[in-house]
Amino acid sequence: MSSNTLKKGYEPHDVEKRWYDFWEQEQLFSAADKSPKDSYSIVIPPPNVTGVLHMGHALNITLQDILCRFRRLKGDNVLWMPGTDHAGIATQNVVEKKLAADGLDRHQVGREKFVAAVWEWRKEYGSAIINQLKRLGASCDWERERFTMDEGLSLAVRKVFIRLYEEGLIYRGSYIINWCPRCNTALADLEVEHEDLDGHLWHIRYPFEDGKGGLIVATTRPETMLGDTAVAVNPDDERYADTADRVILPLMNRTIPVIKDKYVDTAFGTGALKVTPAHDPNDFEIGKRHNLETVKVIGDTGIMTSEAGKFEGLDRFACRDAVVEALKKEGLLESVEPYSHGVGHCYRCKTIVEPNLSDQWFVSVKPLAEKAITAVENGTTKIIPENWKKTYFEWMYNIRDWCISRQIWWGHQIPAWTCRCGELIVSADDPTACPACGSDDLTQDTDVLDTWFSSALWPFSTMGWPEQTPLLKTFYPTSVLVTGFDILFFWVARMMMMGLHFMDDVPFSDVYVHALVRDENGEKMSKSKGNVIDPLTVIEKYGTDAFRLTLAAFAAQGRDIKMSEKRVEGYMHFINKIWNAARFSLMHLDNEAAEDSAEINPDNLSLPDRWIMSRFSRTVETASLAIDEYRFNDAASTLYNFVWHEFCDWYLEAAKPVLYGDFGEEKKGTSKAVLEKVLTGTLVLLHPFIPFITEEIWHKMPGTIGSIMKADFPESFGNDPDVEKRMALLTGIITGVRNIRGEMNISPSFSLDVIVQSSDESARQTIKENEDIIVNLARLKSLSIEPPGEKPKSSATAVTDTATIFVPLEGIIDFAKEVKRLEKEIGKISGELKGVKKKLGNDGFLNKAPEHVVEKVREKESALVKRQEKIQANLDKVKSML
RNA sequence: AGGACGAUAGCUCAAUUGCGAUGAGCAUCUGCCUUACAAGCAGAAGGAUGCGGGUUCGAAUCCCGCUCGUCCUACCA
Repeated sequence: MSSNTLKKGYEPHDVEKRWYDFWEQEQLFSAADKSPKDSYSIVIPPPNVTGVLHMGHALNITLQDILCRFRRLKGDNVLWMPGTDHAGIATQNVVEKKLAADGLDRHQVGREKFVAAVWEWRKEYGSAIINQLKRLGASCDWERERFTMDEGLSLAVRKVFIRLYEEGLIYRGSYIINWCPRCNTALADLEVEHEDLDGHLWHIRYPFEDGKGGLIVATTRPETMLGDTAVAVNPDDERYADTADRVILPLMNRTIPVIKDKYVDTAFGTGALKVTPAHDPNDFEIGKRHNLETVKVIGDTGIMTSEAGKFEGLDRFACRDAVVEALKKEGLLESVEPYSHGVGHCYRCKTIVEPNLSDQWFVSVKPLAEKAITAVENGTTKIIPENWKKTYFEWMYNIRDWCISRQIWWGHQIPAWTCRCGELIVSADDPTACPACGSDDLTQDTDVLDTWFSSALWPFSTMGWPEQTPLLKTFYPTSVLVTGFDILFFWVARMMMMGLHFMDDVPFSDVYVHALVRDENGEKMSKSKGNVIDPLTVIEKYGTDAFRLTLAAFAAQGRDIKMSEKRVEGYMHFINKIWNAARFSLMHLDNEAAEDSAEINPDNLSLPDRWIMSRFSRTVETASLAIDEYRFNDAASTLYNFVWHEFCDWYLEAAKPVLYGDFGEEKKGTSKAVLEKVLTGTLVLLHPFIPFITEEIWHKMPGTIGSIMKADFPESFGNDPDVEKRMALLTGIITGVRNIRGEMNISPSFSLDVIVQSSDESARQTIKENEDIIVNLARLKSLSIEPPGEKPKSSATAVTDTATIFVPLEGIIDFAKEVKRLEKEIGKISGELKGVKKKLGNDGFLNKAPEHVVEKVREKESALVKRQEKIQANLDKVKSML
């Protein structure tokens, strides 16, 4: 590694592994508990232990890593807190499947052994996702890694539960909840995904008590009728003003009341609604208002209960068919129509959920939500981009109580016990005796808490709460939360509520909401669609740096990302370009030179030197600001353009005459110093985006010590508009010649004689001073610089604002072609001129537009006119030679 | 049903706060293995910024309507 020569092409794989290990060994990701530096902190959105890396993680992790590495380079004490989520239902499902392969189910195994099996599973496979995050280069403080079921975090969960219970914000009750018959557990409203399905709307006649006539109700779920305990009509519905008090519930042969409730929509169907309080949330509410019985006909596994009479034991969907058949037979099925409606599915296993009456624990979130709303309203927490604010408020204002109990085994068991006397005990420590009757016959609630309950505490539970740790003092509230919008409600909103309630402060100052990564066609990636692009495959193929840079470049605010490998390939080329630029530079930067030229002597600076320093300075400012404002794509494209189109295309090429030529050691030394300073600065600037290659090159640079992660953030040399203008004169001339060459099909190996005329003396001076650069880059035999005068004969011309370029072409090209080219050029300019003239001919513009704008347009006009005249003159001349 | 976002070069996308449609990658065409790079270099071509109005001296950008997509939220049986 002492040699500073580079291989011909960049080979990412061994480099990535090598430097990642190095960073970990050197503990470069470690945060200090206390430090005089500014604190910067991010908590990772904990991936599920069952997770495998997908595009969403890749984007999420990359953006966080960019921020963390950037802040470290800026000199902050950075904590990036990593960890994983126990993912209750998801993990339980995985382990259950594994048992099923051995022909076992969890009930045969028993709770204790099952939970032990899950822990075993986690020990074996739970670090897979972490290792994948490392492949991405994630600079988390791994020594602090947490798990939502760690002892400390579990204690935090208990503390929170108990306090909320004592404050009356957690309650237990019998309500309609969403039930997944496959997972066998309650789900929160959020955990239900609605999908429109084509179904039917069945119209069923409920006869009056005399067996005749009746009320016709409509339903999409006929099997629920078995549990009907009323038929409701709207009290204002005149059709039913004098209707009978009771009707017969078909198939069950019991009479049920006809009730009046404002909820019923008179416009829907017949205006009569069957009421099933045990299986529909609205019916449940109606039932409460009218003291109706609840009859639960669908059991927890989706099998009809004994309450379903002769339908007992049927699966809910088989029962639906059977009920329809039976109704048909009895002549009570009035009509059927196709009907598309939203049906809820379990977000974990996609099974159709069943609204079911059940005893569950709830958090009363309204009071918590208020503070969370205020904090965003007054900007204590900023949501970026802003449009998500509206979504956040919308949700928060309409928030409903959160069902937090799950009937599974993997998770935080609810710290509540019931005594045989019926007393409910909620306690941090396992109680030994009932405070009411003294009995020790206590049973703990078998339910566990929703996974998101522990995730909600993540920003402070990971830092040691309820202890008042130094870590909390240093890093809470965290600086920013980076996440996808799909978990804005699941997670972000709940962290806000819990953070404000328990820490008395918001959990983060900024929330940066990034896009969702979709496939090339804009569709969500999913296993079932088979359109998943595996990030690890992309990394294997193109390297981590190329992949990261692509993700950053794609991360425009408020837009979804359509992932395409083509783009990654483009950025891989860029990575290679950097590599080669460094390879070239290092050929000229030996250690000696580095020592000699530690200081740049301003007197020896060439124009390209001054120019690249000015451009570099602007890049530092623009890119830094973009990162500060989470405009990752702007930062990426700024760096891309600087490195490729300014540093490589112009600076390195322009530096060649100095580096290869004989202009004296002093000049050469200064140029080398500039090259070295700008290149090292650029590496540092690039490092947050592409950490591996920058570290690799860093170590080859003369005079660098240790990791690039410990480098100083580059300082600006200051912008110099005059230098940029003078450089533009040179590039303009070079491009003009190249243009003529291309258009005229003149071989690059053919050296040209070129005459440049300019009336501006300082411009002539600049050109003269940099003659060798022009000669080199435009491949000239000779260059004459003159004041305007005799137009050289038989020449192609190119015109810039300050100079006219003549390329004598006698015997080289076809003049008819040149006429065509010039005519086209004039056409272009006169088009522009037309626009400008129109503007200047408009009184409104002259009167109302700010003066400097008008002035600018006027300058533009005169420049265009000048150019047009010059080209016209040349055109005439060429024409005369035909 | 309500809401959000999108529609710009053949494709994928950029374009601070309104000021010559400014631009990138890929694809296309032309010429080059020119002493870091053919994963490259130098050129070229390509656009009434979805449609219709409005505000403005001036609109891709601000406002209204429409069409087409995508996605969220939602208890109409």
